[in-house]
Amino acid sequence: MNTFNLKHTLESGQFFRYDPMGEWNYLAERDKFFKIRQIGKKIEFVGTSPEHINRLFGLDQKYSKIIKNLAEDETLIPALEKYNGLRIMQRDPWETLVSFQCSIMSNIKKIKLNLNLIAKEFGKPLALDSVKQHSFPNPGEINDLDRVKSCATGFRARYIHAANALVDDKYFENLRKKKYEDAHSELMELPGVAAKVSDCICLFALDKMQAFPVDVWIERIMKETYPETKNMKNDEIRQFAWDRWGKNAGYAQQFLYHWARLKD
DNA sequence: GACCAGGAATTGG
DNA sequence: CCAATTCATGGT
Repeated sequence: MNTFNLKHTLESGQFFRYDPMGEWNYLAERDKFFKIRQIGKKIEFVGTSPEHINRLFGLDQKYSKIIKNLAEDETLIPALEKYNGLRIMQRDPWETLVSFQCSIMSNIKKIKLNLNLIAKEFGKPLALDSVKQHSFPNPGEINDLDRVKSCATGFRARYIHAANALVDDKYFENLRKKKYEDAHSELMELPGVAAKVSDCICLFALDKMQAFPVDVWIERIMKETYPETKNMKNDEIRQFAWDRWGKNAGYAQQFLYHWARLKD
C-alpha cells in the first residue's frame, strides 16, 4: 500500500465525526459507523468494507506521484516530510456540504458538535461495540427549521434547511461527473455556499483535486510563504495556486493548511 | 472593504 | 454562580 497516515488525515480538518478511543477511532458518516486504527503501517478496521476505506481515505490515489510532483516546490518539502501520509479524503458529498455550511464563522470543535446534534435530531441510532452514534440524515430529511436551530447551528440553520430541499444524492453524482469549474459554480447557487465552501466540497467529496479552498489559515500561510501573494485577493491566490501546482493544488493546500495550524 | 451573522468558551466579578 | 467579554470565520 502507498503511504498513509491516519492521524494526520483525520486531524486535518476534512472530517469531523470521529472519536478516538484508545487505539481505535470511531467514525460516522451518513449511514456508516465503523472503527479504524493504524499500528505502524498496518490499517485495521471493523464495520465497513475495504472498498469504502479505500475510497474514503483516498488510498487509490497515486500518492507518491503527487508528492514527488509537489516536492519540486522546495518550500513545500518540510510540510511534505513532516506530514507524510496525509491524504485528501473522498467523503459523502451531502454530509460534506452540511459540514462546511456549519464551518462558517465556526471552529472544528463546534462543527463537530453541530453535526452530532443534527445526527441525533434527524438520524437513526447506530452502535458499534458499546459505542453509540447516529446516522446522518439523508437529503430531504433535515426538514424542520426549528429543529435545525436546536442543533446550535444559529444563522446557518436556514442555509442547511434550504439546501436540504434543493439537493439529493443524484444531484451530487451529476456534479461529480462535471468538470471542476462547472461543479464549483453550481454549488455556489446553494445558500450558504460561496467560493470557499464550494471548494471544500469539490476537493473533499467530488474528486476535484485542483480545488484550492482559501480560508483564513491558507491566506495567512500563503502570504507568509510566498511574498508575491502578499496583496492578492482570495481568487487571485487560487489562480496563483493553479499556476504553481496545477491539478495537485488541492494537495498543496492540504499540507499548507495542516502546517499553518500546527507549526507554532 | 464593510458589515453581518449566533453561539460556545472563557474570563471577570 | 452568573454576566460580560472574547473568540473565530465566511457569506452577502
